[in-house]
Amino acid sequence: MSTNQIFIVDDDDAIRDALGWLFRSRGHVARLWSSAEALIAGGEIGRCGCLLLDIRMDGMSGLELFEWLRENGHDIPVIFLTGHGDVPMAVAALKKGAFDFVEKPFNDNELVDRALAALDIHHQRSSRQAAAREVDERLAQLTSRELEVMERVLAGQMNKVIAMDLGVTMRTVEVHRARIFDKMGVRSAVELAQLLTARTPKPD
Amino acid sequence: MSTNQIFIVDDDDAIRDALGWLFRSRGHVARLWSSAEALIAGGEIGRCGCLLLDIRMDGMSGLELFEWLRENGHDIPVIFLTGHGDVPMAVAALKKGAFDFVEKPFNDNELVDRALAALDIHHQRSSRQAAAREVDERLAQLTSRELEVMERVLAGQMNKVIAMDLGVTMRTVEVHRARIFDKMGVRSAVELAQLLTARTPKPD
DNA sequence: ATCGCGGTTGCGGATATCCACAATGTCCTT
DNA sequence: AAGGACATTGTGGATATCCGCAACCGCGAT
Repeated sequence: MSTNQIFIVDDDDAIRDALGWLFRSRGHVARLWSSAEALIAGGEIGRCGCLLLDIRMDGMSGLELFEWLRENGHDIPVIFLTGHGDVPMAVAALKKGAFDFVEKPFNDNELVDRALAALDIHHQRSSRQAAAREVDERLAQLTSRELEVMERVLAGQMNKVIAMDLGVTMRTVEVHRARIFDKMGVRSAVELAQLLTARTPKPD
Repeated sequence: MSTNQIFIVDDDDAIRDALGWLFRSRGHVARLWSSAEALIAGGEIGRCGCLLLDIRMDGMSGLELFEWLRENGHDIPVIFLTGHGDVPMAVAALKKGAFDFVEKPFNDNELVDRALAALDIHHQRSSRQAAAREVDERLAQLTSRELEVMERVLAGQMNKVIAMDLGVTMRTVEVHRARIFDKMGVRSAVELAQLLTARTPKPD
């Protein structure tokens, strides 16, 4: 899968090459970028499974790139690399949602392990996101009237009540209901409820 | 609410007192403990809203106490305090689920802010947990047979199918179904689905 | 042995849901 | 004006669900 790719962004040629060699020598696909700007310009972020990101770089910093990614809907796991990091910086990065924070010089095996762990959670996330997108697409196909009906179906209201509520006939509600099930790809109100309740963005 | 209490565990008398004074002077309820063992022995952890925890202590360390808490079902937010922390330690603590990691000496205002943030998320969690517990209690009231039926109801199966599946009459399934709804405090399969789908422990 | 709980079933009726077939009217686009 | 998407309604029948009333059975506890 292309999303197994490990993207590496570091403006230090030596370190970048060392990282590339490290991962490739172990059979992983690594792609190298010498600056945050280059990565963004490349437009291939979507194909990245996890990102090893140097914090201190000329131009856009690693933290700035990280924030840019989050603002643009990429929530791939990011492992920050830093030669001169301190505790507050690490804490801030992790609290903002970074996956990990590693100091240079790093232990090769440990870094690889962490990157693989990042890939793991990336896969978990991406499958859930794919499902969520799928649901959203289906929801988008519903007409406004159908949404009104669906809302009430999910509230557990009977067709009779919904009909009264919307000022239409039961028959009309039945038709909407059938269309909703059809468009949403479910075969019962229970499945619909599960689909939409699970879809809810996780709090915490 | 008693869960607004801030528990402070530090074996350094001076720091502990300073922390207590800091929070109390700002109108918060702070309770002090001089060791991890004392906190556990006190048996009042449940009343704590967030926990400020020194990492380096004689006897049980802060990290050990943290793990003990997690293993014993307390997922209150913990802010680690440390005088000699390093980046890997901070990263490890946060990845294990600590809420924050602060170095001594700390900035008073900042620490208070972070503690209040911790209280915030504690309240969010606790209300969700209360709901989850409530559901679990109701689930526990179901007989094994009712669980079997419920499982199939949630799978969207019709009574007819469930009956065949379990080798019983439709009437029997109807009875179970009614009891399930009654015990779970819902009035339709849709509500049941929402209740149990939402209950699912958050991944990520 | 008597009692309670849980699982089971039957009967019969009131409701509710699902659906095929058919049709009308509105609004908007081509 | 023709075509299409959408909301709406009707008829009528097949299914499915919901429930009160009544009852039987096995098992463990008193």
